[in-house]
Amino acid sequence: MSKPVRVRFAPSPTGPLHIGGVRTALYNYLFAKKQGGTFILRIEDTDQTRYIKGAEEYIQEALKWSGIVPDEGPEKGGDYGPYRQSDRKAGYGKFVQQLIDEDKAYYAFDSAEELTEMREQAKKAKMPNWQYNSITRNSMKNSLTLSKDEVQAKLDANEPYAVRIKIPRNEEVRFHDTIRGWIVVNTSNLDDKVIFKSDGMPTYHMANVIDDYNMKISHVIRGEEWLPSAPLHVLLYRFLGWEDAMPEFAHLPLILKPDGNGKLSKRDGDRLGFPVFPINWKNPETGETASGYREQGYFPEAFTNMLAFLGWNPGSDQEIYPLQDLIDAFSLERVGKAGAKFDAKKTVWFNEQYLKNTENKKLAELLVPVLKEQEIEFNTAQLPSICGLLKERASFLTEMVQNGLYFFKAPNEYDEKTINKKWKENAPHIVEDLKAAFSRTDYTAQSLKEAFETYLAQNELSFGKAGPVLRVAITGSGMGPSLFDICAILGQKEVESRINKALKELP
RNA sequence: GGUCCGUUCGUCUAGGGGUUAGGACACCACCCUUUCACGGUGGAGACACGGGUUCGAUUCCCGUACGGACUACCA
Repeated sequence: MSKPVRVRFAPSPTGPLHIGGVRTALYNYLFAKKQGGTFILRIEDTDQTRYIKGAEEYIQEALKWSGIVPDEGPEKGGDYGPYRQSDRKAGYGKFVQQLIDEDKAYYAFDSAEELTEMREQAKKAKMPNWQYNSITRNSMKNSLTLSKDEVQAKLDANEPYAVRIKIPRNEEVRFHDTIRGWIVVNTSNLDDKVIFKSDGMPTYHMANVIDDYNMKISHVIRGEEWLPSAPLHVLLYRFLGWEDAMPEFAHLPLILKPDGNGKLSKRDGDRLGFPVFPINWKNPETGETASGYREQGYFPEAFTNMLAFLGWNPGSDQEIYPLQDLIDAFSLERVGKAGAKFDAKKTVWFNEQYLKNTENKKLAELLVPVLKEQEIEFNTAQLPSICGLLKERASFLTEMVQNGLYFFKAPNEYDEKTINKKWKENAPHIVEDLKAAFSRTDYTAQSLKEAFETYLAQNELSFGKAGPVLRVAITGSGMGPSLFDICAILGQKEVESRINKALKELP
């Protein structure tokens, strides 16, 4: 029997989460829920210099909006806390010491300046990739080259130091990746990475391994950018004596920019005409706001549906998968290997699908705050049927309001194109006649339609002669839903008043 | 440069040793409709290249090309 599924999403609070990060969180969440496991949020704030105020709150809110709710995390708590690495600071030292004592890591006293100097020298000597490794460490300032007394003296004098892992010379590191299969790397290509910084905090690599072990993480599902450092992490598990408890790895393909090349980044902001963030992010330094999917009017489930399909698919022809359906269908085996270019148009399409599939009553509820915000007066009872007509021709809730403003107030302008083309000298008569004909009906869509058709027949007019004219008089627009539905909703009084107004304003 | 990962229509992808290589978005045409959408029907559009293995490779193997990630006391 395998161990219980426990996965974590481990962002660093250095800014807003972008959609790639959200997708990683989503896959972790879907996997956990599908397996009946636990989804954990852990904040990786080992780099205090990069800490951005508000970033952690942003992450929590973004996940909440997306419906990706952690079972354990800094907000929720849990049995394996704390869930912020800065709060776990005290726990890392002993493992670092253990590695040093077992000759698997060593003190390094080289300053940042010395290292930079070293790299520049190497570059000049046409060695573009200088590494602190099994060869170069012999000529550096560390506990391998210094005598025991010298090291102790430096330590006693509180000289700053980092701790580096002592990568073995020529060994093969093998590990299995759920998405990519077996991966083999020779340790000669690895460098002696710093695992403990001079500021007293572990680096990501060390903290990540220790925390995953202590939190009993069963699967590490993260972006492909971590693949190159995975062998280091495997080595760390081995050195710490935890290889048996090592999680299974799954490295996700990247989300790529739609234009050109490379992975989508936070810096792409709104540059490409679509948001890269789940919710608005106000940069505390510049005061600028980068837009988010929530504020653009996306349904959270359209957003997660779209995201899930960027790199994964259920193997069926169905594409609309609300969150619970995603959970039911999800498996890591069906995640692809190749990076996926982001497609903003398809994203809009997903939202349209959810808009059309949402019940009119529900849509009406969602529309109320939008209308209130725009100070548009409305009749609550009419809202559901208005939504029913408008949702077929909009991508977003807000767009419904824009397109259907005439449901809420009489037009002040009349579409010029339609006027020029259709509003001929007999137009006022037609409209006047129709007003009268309509007034003899009960103002249901059906009876209005019948009255309209009877009028056409009696006067030998085509639909195209009368329809657009009446439409533009009542709505100001040349297009939209069925005219009879519109008139039925507006009611006799309003329709007549609008016709009167149009007759006054139009030639 | 080095290491690692990848490559099916423009995009997201299904598939897999023998298929008319399937679907979706976008695009085009037609139908429906007073109009705009929705919807429907149809169209154009892909296995990067070269070697193997095989009766047969888009599918398996090896190269090449191209793309990407990583290459910090950042995560």
